[in-house]
This record gives sequence, C-alpha cells and structure tokens, in this order.
Amino acid sequence: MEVRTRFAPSPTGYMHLGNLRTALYTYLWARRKGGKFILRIEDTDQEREVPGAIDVIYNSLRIAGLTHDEGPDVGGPCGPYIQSQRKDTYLPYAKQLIASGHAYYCFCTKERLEEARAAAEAKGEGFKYDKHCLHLTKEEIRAKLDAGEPYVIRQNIPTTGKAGFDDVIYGHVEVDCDTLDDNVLIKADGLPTYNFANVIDDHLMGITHVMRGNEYLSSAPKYNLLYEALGWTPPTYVHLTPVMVEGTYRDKKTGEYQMTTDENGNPVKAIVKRKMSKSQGDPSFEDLLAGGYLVEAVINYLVLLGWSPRGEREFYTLKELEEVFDLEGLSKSPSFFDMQKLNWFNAEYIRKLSPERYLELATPWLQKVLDPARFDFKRLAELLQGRTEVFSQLPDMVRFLAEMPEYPADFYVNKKQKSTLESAATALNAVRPILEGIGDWTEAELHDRVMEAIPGLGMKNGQVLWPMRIAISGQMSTPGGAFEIAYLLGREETLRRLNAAIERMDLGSRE
RNA sequence: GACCUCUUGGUCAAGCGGUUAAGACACCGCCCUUUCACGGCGGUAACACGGGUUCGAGUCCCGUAGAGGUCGCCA
Repeated sequence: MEVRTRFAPSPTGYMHLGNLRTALYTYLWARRKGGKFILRIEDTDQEREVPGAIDVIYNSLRIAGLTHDEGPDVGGPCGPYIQSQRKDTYLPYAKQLIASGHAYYCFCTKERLEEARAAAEAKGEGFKYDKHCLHLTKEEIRAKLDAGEPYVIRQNIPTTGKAGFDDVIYGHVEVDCDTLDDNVLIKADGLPTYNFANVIDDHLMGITHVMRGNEYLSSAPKYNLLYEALGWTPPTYVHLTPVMVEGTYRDKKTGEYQMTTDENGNPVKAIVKRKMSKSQGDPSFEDLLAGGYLVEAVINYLVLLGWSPRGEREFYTLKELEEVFDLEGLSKSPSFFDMQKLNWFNAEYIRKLSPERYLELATPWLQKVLDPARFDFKRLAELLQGRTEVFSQLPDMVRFLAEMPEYPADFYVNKKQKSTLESAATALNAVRPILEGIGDWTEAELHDRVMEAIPGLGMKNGQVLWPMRIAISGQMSTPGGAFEIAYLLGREETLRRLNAAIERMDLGSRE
C-alpha cells in the first residue's frame, strides 16, 4: 500500500522548530517509502485564525525544501485540503455515530460546564463531563432541536472496558475507558473539533501514517474508538517527542513570568524545562534564517534532534535523508534544543560554501558596518569564511576596520609572544619606516618587507607582529593577522593608526 | 490531583542479555601558528535509585524517585 503522510498545522502564527521537525520527519517518511506527502490546514478554530499564517506555512515548507504532493495550493484527489472548506463533510459522520450510539447531542450551556469544572477543580479533581445530555429522550432532543437551541455533539465513551492503540514508538498503549472524557466532536458553530476532524480527514485522505506531536498520545485511544465505531482501520501512529528548551516561562493567560529567587533572595525569572515554543520567545525557523543560519544546517541539526541514523555519520543533505530516514531511529524521550550544536553545524556548512556564495551571503552583513567602496570585501570574505559561525556575528567581527576601537595598553603584553610594553614600543618604531617605505601595498609586499627586517632587529616574529596587529586593530583577536589587516585597512589608515599608537604610548618621535 | 509516557556524560545520542559502555557538541590540555579560528592529537565526564529474573542486565520484569504530556465548543 502506498504510504501517505500528512503535515497538518493550524495557521496560528509562525513555524516553530518543533513543528518544522514534525514536518521534516513526516515528509522524509513519505519520500523514503516513495509515497505522498500531504499538507492539510487545520483551521477549525476561527477565533485563533491569524491572517497570513497560511503563507508562512507555505513559505517555510518551500524554503526548507519540503515539497508537498497534495495541498490547498497544489490540489489533489482528496481536496479541499483546508478544513474550514470541508465543513459539510463532518456532520453526516457525526450523525451516523449518533445513530449507532457512539455520539449524542449535548445542549449544556458553557456556563453549566464552567461551573462544573470550577467545582471539580475546587475539590482537586479533574473535570469529566457527566453525560447529562446522554439521557435526554428522543422527544426532548427533537423539541430542543426544533426550538433552535444551540448544541454540540459529543463522543459517547463507554463507561467500562479499555481503549488503546498501537504506536510505532511507544508500542501498545491502553487506558481504562472511565478515565476518558466525552469530547466534543462538533462545536456549536457547526465546525468539527480537532478530535473529530483529524479522524475523518485522515481516513478520507487515505493517510497511512499519522505522525504528530505526542501531546496527542493521551487522546489517541479516543480516536481509535471513533475509527472502530465508524468501521474504519486506524492508521499507523507515530507520536513524536517534543523539542525541549530551558528558558523562562510565561503563563499563557496572565502573561506573568514564572519567578523564583536568586541566591540573594531577589526575584528573578525562573529557568524551567519546557516545550520549545514561539509564544514563549524561542526562535522560529524564520528567526533562525534571518539571524544568519543556513537552511541546510538547521535541517541537518533538527533531523538529528530526536532521530538517529545509528552510525557515526552526521552530515546529511535533505536528498540523502530521503534515502535513509526510518522510523526505528526515532527517539522515545524528549530532546533539548542545543544552540551550540546548531552553531557548530552552521559553521561547518558555512565552511563548505563556495567562496563566491559565501561572499554573496556575507555582503549584506558586512555592509551594515563597512563601506564596500573602501574595503576589499572579497579578501575579507576569504579571511572570514573559516571563522564564521553565524552570519549575524559578522558586523561585530569587522567593525574595528571602520573605526579604531578604544583598547587598553596591556593588550601589547603577551607572554606567549614574548611581547612587553617595551618590546612593543621598539617593534612599532621599527615597523613604521618599513611600512612607510612600501610602495606596492599588497599582503605579499607587507609580509616580505617586514619579515626580512625582523632578524635584524634581534626580535622574534611574535614580538613584532603581535604589537603591530594590536596597534592597527585595537583587538586581541582579529579575522586575519597583521599583514591581512594592514592590507585591508590600506596604506593611509594603517600608518595613521600606527602613528596614533606610537604617540599614545609616548614612544618618542620619528628621529 | 487523575491518567499516559519517558529516564545512558552538561547536551544530542549508539547500544536491542556477555562491549575496555561508541561517536558528536561543549569543556580542558598539547601541537600547528603573526592573533583568533580551522586542522591534528589527547583528556575529564554517563547507564536515576531499589528489588527481582538470569551463569551473566544499560539491555527483561516490578517498585520508588525525577521529568514530560493530557485532563477546552485549542489544535
């Protein structure tokens, strides 16, 4: 049987990384099995509708390279692929369930339910619907319906027995039916809830593998009850673990941060373990890309966060993943998002870029602080490529070229280079006339003229080159050594900085 | 609170009854070197705990603890 998988996001905002990973796994499984990857939009909650959110989904999937075979924008045999446009397909199934006793009309007001919920909470118990409306007579139901009373349709869960399902990752999971609640299937506005729509649509769309976050683990038994009642075969379930992060936590309703106290008793935001979430301020896919991460690096990092190819290899392109991805490598326990490892992957991918491509990607970042007419971006890019972890770090790395930073004199002191304030003074004074004498301001010339003079000074390379670089950059570390920096700065600026350094150190005049 | 699930180094993870318990990130050290980085070499660091089963348990079973999830007319 052809494998058909689906990614079914609700259009409520951004593509967060957990979502992207789910889409990735779902896509990869379909490709691996030569099946179909379907995009379905779950927009049955009209209050949460965010304008433009569907475009964010299309965009993210396109950028990530996860192309879908069927979906709202590309069509397919099982359309429409937007649930709000399928409104009329759900009610008949709900009525079928009512007829068979697996569902029932419920006329309870939200007020009644809220009271009951509050009462249950006050007693420290979980709320469960009391099947109040299940006991309405046919006539009573008829009358309420005729009177136009608002209603919902609830799933009628058996009060005894067990319900369960099989999951590829978790195996067989089984619960007592009496712990399950009679969920709403059709809302008062006539639209289905996720609980109902996912079952109907997955079946109608021929989905063979349902891959989704494991927040659905506890409701999966109810879905299987539905499949059973409808006489359908359930799909293969694959419940994916969440992507976790350690960060601050803000209450969804109140917007208050969870607080704790530091060692001095002052209130500070608590750092908790929680699911990664855009609404908590964690980076989304878009954020990462805008911040200078490469798509390939993000994908490669993400696929390994919760899945293992069970080997030592860890670099994979999307194409390669399509060949090797499997369900056996999926992890059972949640994994923590590690920015450091992502950074490492990103740095690795940046190093693999062609110099041309690197220059192209780096230029907008360099332009934030450097005038392209004044600096040799091409050479700068060559120097920077092996040192870039994330493009967004570039401005800070090169700002010193545009403007000489303040720096303390003890930068000149370096034990390993055998550089002291005194030796630095000597070196700078010796270097100045050499640089002034250079006609052809190239790295090669700079290198040769300075290097050939060093032995005559009775100094070590580091004793001359270390202070020279400090004097013209004002930084302990720079992208490139003294000659590269001098070349980039140009003759005039290099000498200006060198002179300023000598003066500042009060090292005497030229003669 | 109830129910479900999970538990190998700081993090990602391999392992599927017999291993000196892989590998990667991070960290530390050494080498290379005109800085930093890259690269090379090396190092610190783990089977949550307690019972079983077994000749033998990280691997199987049961408890305990910790963590996560769910308990909406949200998905």
